[in-house]
Amino acid sequence: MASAKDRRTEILQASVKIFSKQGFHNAKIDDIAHAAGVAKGTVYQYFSSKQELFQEMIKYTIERYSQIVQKIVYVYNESNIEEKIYTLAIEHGKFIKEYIEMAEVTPNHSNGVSKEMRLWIREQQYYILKLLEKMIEDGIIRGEIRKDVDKEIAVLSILGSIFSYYEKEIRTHIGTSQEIEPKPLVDFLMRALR
Amino acid sequence: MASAKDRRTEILQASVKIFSKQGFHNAKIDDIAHAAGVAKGTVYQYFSSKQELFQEMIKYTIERYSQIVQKIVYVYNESNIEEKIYTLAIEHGKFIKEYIEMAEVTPNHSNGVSKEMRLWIREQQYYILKLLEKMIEDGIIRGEIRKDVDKEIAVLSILGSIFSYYEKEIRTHIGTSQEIEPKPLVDFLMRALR
Amino acid sequence: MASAKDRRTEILQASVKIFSKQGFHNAKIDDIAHAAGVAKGTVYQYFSSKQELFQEMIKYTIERYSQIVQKIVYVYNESNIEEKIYTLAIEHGKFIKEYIEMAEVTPNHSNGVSKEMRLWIREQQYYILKLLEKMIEDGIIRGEIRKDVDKEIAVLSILGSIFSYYEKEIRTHIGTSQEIEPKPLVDFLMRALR
Amino acid sequence: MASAKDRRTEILQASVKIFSKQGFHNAKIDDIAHAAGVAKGTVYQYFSSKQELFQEMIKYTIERYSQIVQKIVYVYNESNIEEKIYTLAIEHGKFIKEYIEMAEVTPNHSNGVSKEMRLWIREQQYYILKLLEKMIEDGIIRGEIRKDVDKEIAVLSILGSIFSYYEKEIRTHIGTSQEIEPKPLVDFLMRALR
DNA sequence: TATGAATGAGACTTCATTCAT
DNA sequence: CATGAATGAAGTCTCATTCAT
Repeated sequence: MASAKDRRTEILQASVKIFSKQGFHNAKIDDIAHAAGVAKGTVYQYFSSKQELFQEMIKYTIERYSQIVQKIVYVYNESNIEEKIYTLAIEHGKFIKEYIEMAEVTPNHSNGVSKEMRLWIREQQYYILKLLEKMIEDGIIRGEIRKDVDKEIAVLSILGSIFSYYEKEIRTHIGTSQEIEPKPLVDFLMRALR
Repeated sequence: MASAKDRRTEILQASVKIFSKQGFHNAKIDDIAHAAGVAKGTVYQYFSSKQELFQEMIKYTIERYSQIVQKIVYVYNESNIEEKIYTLAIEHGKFIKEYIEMAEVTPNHSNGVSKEMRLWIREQQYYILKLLEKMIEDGIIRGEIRKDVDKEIAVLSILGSIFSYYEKEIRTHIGTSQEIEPKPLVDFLMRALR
Repeated sequence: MASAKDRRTEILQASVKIFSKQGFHNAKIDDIAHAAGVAKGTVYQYFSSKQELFQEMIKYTIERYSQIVQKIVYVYNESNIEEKIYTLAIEHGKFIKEYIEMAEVTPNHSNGVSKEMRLWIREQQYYILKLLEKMIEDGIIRGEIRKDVDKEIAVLSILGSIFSYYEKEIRTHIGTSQEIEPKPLVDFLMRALR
Repeated sequence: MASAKDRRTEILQASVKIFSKQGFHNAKIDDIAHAAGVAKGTVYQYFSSKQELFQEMIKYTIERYSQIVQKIVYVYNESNIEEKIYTLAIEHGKFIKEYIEMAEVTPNHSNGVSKEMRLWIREQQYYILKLLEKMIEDGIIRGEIRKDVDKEIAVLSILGSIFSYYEKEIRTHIGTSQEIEPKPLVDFLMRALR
C-alpha cells in the first residue's frame, strides 16, 4: 500500500544497499527488485534504465552526505573547530561503514555515469569542499586556527586523513561493530591547523 | 621478435592501461588484446581467464608501488623527513596520474579478486604502512619529528592527504600535464609532525 | 498460450530431436531453441546449462523407453511370450527410428553426463533388464520357454538381436517409411528359447 | 628417427586411443599429438584436418576388425561353426574392450564423417555381414546348421547378441581385466541355429 | 620436416529490457 | 500499476588451423 513516492524511495534505498555491496556490474536489477520487495518490471516503472537508477542513487547518496556536512558547518556553529572535525570524522565514519564497498561507485568511473551527472557530482564535491573551507575560515576568525593556513589544503588533508583512517580501521576490525575513536586523528590534524 | 617473457609483460601492461581506464567489467578482453597488439586468443595463452589477468595486473601494479615506497624509505636515507614526504608525494602523484581511474581496482571489491589475492593485497598494504612507519620512526630518532607522534596515524594521514590532494588537483587540471606542486601540502603535514 | 510446464516439455522434446540428430557437441543451443520455437535465452530459463538440458533429455527418453517395456511385460500379460517379444521388437523399432542417430547419446560418454546421471542410467538399464528377465521367467512358468534357459543371456541376446536387426534394416531402407517386419527375427529367437 | 610411414601410423594409433576414450569433440589435436609424442603441427603434416584424421582412424579400425572376421571365416576353416562363433565372440570382446568408449565413433554420426566415408563404412559393414553369412552357409553345408535358417537374421542376431553381452559384462566388471566367458551365449545361439 | 605461438571463428551463457497479462 | 516470461545483444573462452622459424 505504499504510495508512488514511497515505492520509488524504497527502490532507491534498495539500490544503495545492493550497488554498494556488489558494484555496478555485479548488481543485478533482479537483486535490487528483490531487495525492494518488488518485481523486476516494477523497477522500470520508476527508473528508465539501470544507468538512471544508478545515477539517481548516487545523487541520493551525495545529497545525504552533503546534508551531513552542512549540518556540521552550520548547525553545530557554536562548537569549536576541534569538535566540528571530530563530528565530521564520526559522521564520515558512519557513512563509510555504510558504503564500505562503494569503491566502484565513485565518480571516477565511466561505469554508467553520464557526462552531466559527472559534472553534477563535481559541483557537489566542490560545494562540500567550499562548505568545509568556510568551516576553516570560521575557525581562523575565532582564533582557533592559525591565520596563514592554506584553507584548501587543510580541507583536503582533513578529508583524506579521515577517509584513510576509517578505511584502515574498518578493514582491520572487519566484522567488528566496535566504534572507532577518531580522537587521536583529530589531535594530529589540530596540530597542523593551530 | 618478442620473447615469451616480453609478450606476457606486454599484455600485462596493456591490461594496466585498459583496466585502469575502463574498470574490470567495462574492459573487454578484446580491448586489452588490441592494446597489446595481439589477438584475443593470445591473451589466453598467458592468462587463463580475465580474472587471472586482472589479478596479475594488480599484483604487478602493487609491486611497482611497493618498490617506489621502499626506495623512498631506504635509498633516500640521507634525506630528511620533509624531503622524503615530498618525494613520496611526487611519486604517488605520478602513480595516481597513471592509474587515475583505478578506483574500481581497489581491494574492496568482489570484482574478480580471489580470497587469496585479497589477502596478498592486504599484506602488501600492511608492508607499505610498516615501511612508512619506519620512516616516521627514523625521523623521530633524528629529532625531525616529535617523540609523542602516533606513527600509525601519522602515516595514514600523510597517505590520505596526498591521495586527496592529488586526486583533487588532477581532476581540476584535467588534461593539463602541468606538474602539481606538493610543497604546500608537505608544509601542512610537517606542522602536525614536528 | 503455453503453460510453464508445456514450455519446458516443448524444449525437452525439441532437444530430443536435435540432440539425437546432431549429437551433443554438434547440437547448438540455438538449434534447440529454434526447434522449440523460442529464443536462445528462454532455454536457460528452464535449464541451467547445455549439460543439464542434455541430461534431462536423456532422463526423459529413458523413462519413456522404460514405460514401453513395462507395458509390454505387465499390461500385455495375457499374451504369450512370442507375442511379447514381437511387440517389444515393434516398439523398440519405433524408438530406434526416432533416435536413430542417438549413438552419442549412450551412457558411455563423458560427454556432458555427470557421475550421478550415469549411475541413474545404469540403474534404469538394470531395471529394464530385470523387467525383461521377469518376462522370460513368466514364459518358463507358462511352459512356453524351456526350464534351463539362462535368463540374463536370453534377455541380452533378444535386445541385442532386435537392435542389430532394426539398425541394419533402417540403414538399408533409409528414407523409406516402410514398416519393418520382425516376425522372422522373433521366430529365430524363439528357437533358442524353446 | 621414425620413418615417415611409422610417424603416420603412430599418430593414427594415438588417435585411436584418444578418440575412443574422449569422443570426436572432446579429443583435442593437442592430446593426440601428445599421445603420439609429436607436436601439434606435425599432425597436420600427415593429416589435413581433424576430420580427415578421424576418418582415417575409423578406416584403420574397421579394416582391422574386418581382418579379424576374415581370419575366423577363412583361416579357421576346419573348425566347426560353434568354435567359430566362440572365436568371433572372443575377438569381438577384445575389440569392444579396446574401443569401449567408441560409441560416438560409430558410423551413425554426422560428426566429422563425410558422405563418401559413410558409404565406405557401409560397404565394409556389408562385406563383414556377407563374410559371416558365408560362414553360416558353410555351416549349413556341413550339416551343423539347419537348412531353413535365415542367414541374414542369423548373422545380425549373432553380432547383436555378442555386442549386447559383452557391453553388459564389461560395464558390470568395470576395471576388472577378468576374461569374459562367452560359452553360455554361444550355447544359446546354437540352439537357434541347429 | 618439426615445432608451437598466434590466430579468430564460433558457441555458451548472462542479464538488461520489453510487453502481454 | 505490477508482474515475470521471453528476448537477444554482447562478452568470455576454446581450440582447429596456420606459418615463421
